[in-house]
Amino acid sequence: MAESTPEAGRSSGVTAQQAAVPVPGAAGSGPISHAIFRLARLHRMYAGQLLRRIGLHPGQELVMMHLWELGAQRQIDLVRLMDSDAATMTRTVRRLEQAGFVRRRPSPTDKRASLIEPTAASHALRREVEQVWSQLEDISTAGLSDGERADALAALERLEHNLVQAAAQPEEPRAER
Amino acid sequence: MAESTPEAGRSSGVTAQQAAVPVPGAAGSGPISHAIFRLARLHRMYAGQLLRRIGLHPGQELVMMHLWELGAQRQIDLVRLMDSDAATMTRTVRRLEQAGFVRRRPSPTDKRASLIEPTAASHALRREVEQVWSQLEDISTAGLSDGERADALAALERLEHNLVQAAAQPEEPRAER
DNA sequence: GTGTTTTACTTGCTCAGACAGGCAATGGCG
DNA sequence: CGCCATTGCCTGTCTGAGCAAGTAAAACAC
Repeated sequence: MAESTPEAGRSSGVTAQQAAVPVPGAAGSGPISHAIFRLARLHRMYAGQLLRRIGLHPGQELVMMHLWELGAQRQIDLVRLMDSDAATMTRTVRRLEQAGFVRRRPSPTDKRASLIEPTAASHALRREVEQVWSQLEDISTAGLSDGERADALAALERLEHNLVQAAAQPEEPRAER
Repeated sequence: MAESTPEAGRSSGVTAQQAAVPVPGAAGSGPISHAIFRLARLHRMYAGQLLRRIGLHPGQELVMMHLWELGAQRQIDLVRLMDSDAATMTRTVRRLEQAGFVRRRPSPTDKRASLIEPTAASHALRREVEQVWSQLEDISTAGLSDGERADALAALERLEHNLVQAAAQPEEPRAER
C-alpha cells in the first residue's frame, strides 16, 4: 500500500520522475500556483547544481553579478537590488569575503557603511556564472520558438505582476475598487 | 553615486517595487530564467506570509496535505511524494509533531519505519490551508481569463517539462540516442 | 549647540534545504 | 544459517531566508 511509485529510485542528485507529479490532489486546488511551485523547485535545484560546480551557493551569484556590473556597492544597495534582507546580506557578504570573491572597504563618506567590491580573483568566476545563466536559459527554453518564448515570458511576468500588485495592497482595503 | 534608486523605501514586510526590477543587466542574459526566479521569489514570499498566519512554515503545509489526503505515510513516502530530502523530512515531521499536527506510530511491519498520521487537532487546519491555496491561486491569476490561465499553465508546464527532461539527462551523454 | 529620528549594519533565533556520515532493521543470496 | 548490500531514519554541518532586537553613525530637527 505504501509503495505507490515503483520506479522511485535514486534519492540523491537529480531526481526527475517525481518532480513531475508531486501533489496528487492538491494540484486540483490551485493548478497555476502549484505549477509555479514545481517549476520554482526544479529551477532552483538545477541552478544550485550548476552553481555548486563553480563554487557558489544560490543567491551568491546574484550578488557577484551586481558587483561585476555596477562596481562597489553598499550592502543596503545590494539588498535593494536583490530585494533581499539586510541580515542575509551581512552573512552572504561575509562568506563571499571569506571565499575571496569580495572585499570590504569603509565608505569614505559614511562610517556606518562599507563598500563591497569584487576582487580580481572573482573575475575568473564571471564567465562561469554567465555560462551557468545561459545554460539555465537554454535548458528552460529548449525547443521553444521565439514566439513561444515571448509568450512564456509574458505569462511569467503577468503572474509576477499580479503578485506584486497583491503585495502592495496587503488585504483588499475596500470592497469596491 | 551609490544612491541609484531614490524610491527604494521600506525594507521589511512586503516590498513590492524592487521585485519588479531586481537585476538590471543580468536580465538580459536569461530573461525567462530570471522571470522564473522573480516569480518564484514572490510566490514563495506570499505563500510564506499566508501560511505564517495559520501557524505553518512553507513546506509543512505540503506534508499535511499529503497526510490528510492519503492518510498515514512513512517518512520515505512523504519524501518521495514531495521530492524532498530524508533529513529535511525528519526535522519537518519532528516540528509538526511538536506543534501537535502529526503523530508517529511504529510501523507494524518494519521496525525501521514509523507511520506519520495527522492528529485530530490538525483537521481544523485543513480548511485554512485549502483557503490559503485558493487565495494564492486567486491572487496569482487575478484578471486572467480562462484561456489566459490555460495558456499560463501550459507555459509553466512546458518550462517544467524542459527542466525535468534536462534533469533526467545530466549532461548530453551522446548526440544520438 | 542638544535631542530625536532615520539609516546601515550586525547578531540572535528559527525555519527549509542540501550534503555527508552513521546506525539499525531488512531482505537477498550463497 | 550467516554474510552483506539496501533501506529507513537520524545527526551534524553548511547555506539561504525571515523576523526581532540592538548598536553606531548620520540626518534632521529645535
